[in-house]
Amino acid sequence: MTMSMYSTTDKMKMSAPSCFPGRYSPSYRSSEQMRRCMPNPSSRLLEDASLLCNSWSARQNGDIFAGINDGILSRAEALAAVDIQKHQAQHVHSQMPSQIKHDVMYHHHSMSGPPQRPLQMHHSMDQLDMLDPTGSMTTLAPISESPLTPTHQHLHGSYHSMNHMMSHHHPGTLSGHTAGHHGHSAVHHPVITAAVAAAGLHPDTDTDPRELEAFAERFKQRRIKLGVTQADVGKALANLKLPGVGALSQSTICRFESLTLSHNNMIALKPILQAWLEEAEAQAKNKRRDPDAPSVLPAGEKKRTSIAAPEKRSLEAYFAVQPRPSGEKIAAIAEKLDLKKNVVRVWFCNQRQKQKRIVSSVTPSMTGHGSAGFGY
DNA sequence: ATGCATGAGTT
DNA sequence: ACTCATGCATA
Repeated sequence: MTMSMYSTTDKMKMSAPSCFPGRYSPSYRSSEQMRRCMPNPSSRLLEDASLLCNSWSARQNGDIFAGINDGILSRAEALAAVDIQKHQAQHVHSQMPSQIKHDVMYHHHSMSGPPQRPLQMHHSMDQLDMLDPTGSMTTLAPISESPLTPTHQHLHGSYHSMNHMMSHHHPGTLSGHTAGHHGHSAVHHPVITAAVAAAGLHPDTDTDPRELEAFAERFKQRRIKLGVTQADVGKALANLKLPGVGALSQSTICRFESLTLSHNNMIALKPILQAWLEEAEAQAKNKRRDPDAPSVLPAGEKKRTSIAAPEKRSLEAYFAVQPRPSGEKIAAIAEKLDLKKNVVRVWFCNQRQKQKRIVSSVTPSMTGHGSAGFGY
């Protein structure tokens, strides 16, 4: 009980932010990420996506005021709008910070401009408000804890909840830019549409929470099928050589699969992981991988080479004669046994080490130590 | 799988 | 001061 509660709390603190797509904004990752990923398309996607998201939410909330001006409507306004709804009318524009402009502008420039960060708190607030009309604690806590099952929060639950809360409510927003299934004002906005198109985003396909979730699941299954670990994937990403895409940690891959990333983050990573997955499966299919050729498959996993009995016998025979064969000799042996030179070289190294161990154990006095005799 | 930490970029 | 995306270290 206590523990669970605690964990929940912690999670809330920590994960809540990233778990609720609704609120996050497109900010950029930091140092490492910037170096590796920022410069690439993914970052752009992220930006655009986030912008869109934000705008959508804003719109959604501000739908009431759709008549006013979408572009102008910012999350602040949206928030205000919500408030108005709840409370009955108040001043919508009370807060019209520069942010609003920013966001709007961003949308416009999304494709070309640098990443910006819209707003998020507002969104979350809005959502919260919407969810919790009572406005009791509009804080995040309520949402994560009470409404949703704490446990599920950071996992799928959170994602779904997010989706529902944010985009789902307004299908048009995230998923429907291009398609505009739901036909929301935001979606239809020419500006947005243009931005989306320009950015090359696939609103529905790429940003739909449902799609993201489905992809995450598929990704995990296929990844496992390939016999690749989360850590492997992270490392392999660097081999993809996608502009700006570097390696990622096991943590991040894990979070992606478990939907424990912010919506924007999910959107940014999806194309990258999708690219890896496709490449990995292609390579797996061809199954011919030169050790030298950069593979997106940790290659396949790092399989420890096993030397067949016959070859092993030969090696032992050679070893008996010459424990320290020269490079040339090793190459010749490798040639004869049809093994890679490096494999043979390592085998001899290991064999020598093994011998030392044996020797030392037999003659402890020599090494002065009982066990591992690496003394020499 | 996840708590805590870091660091960039914003506001 | 705060948000985010990530990573490290560890349960």
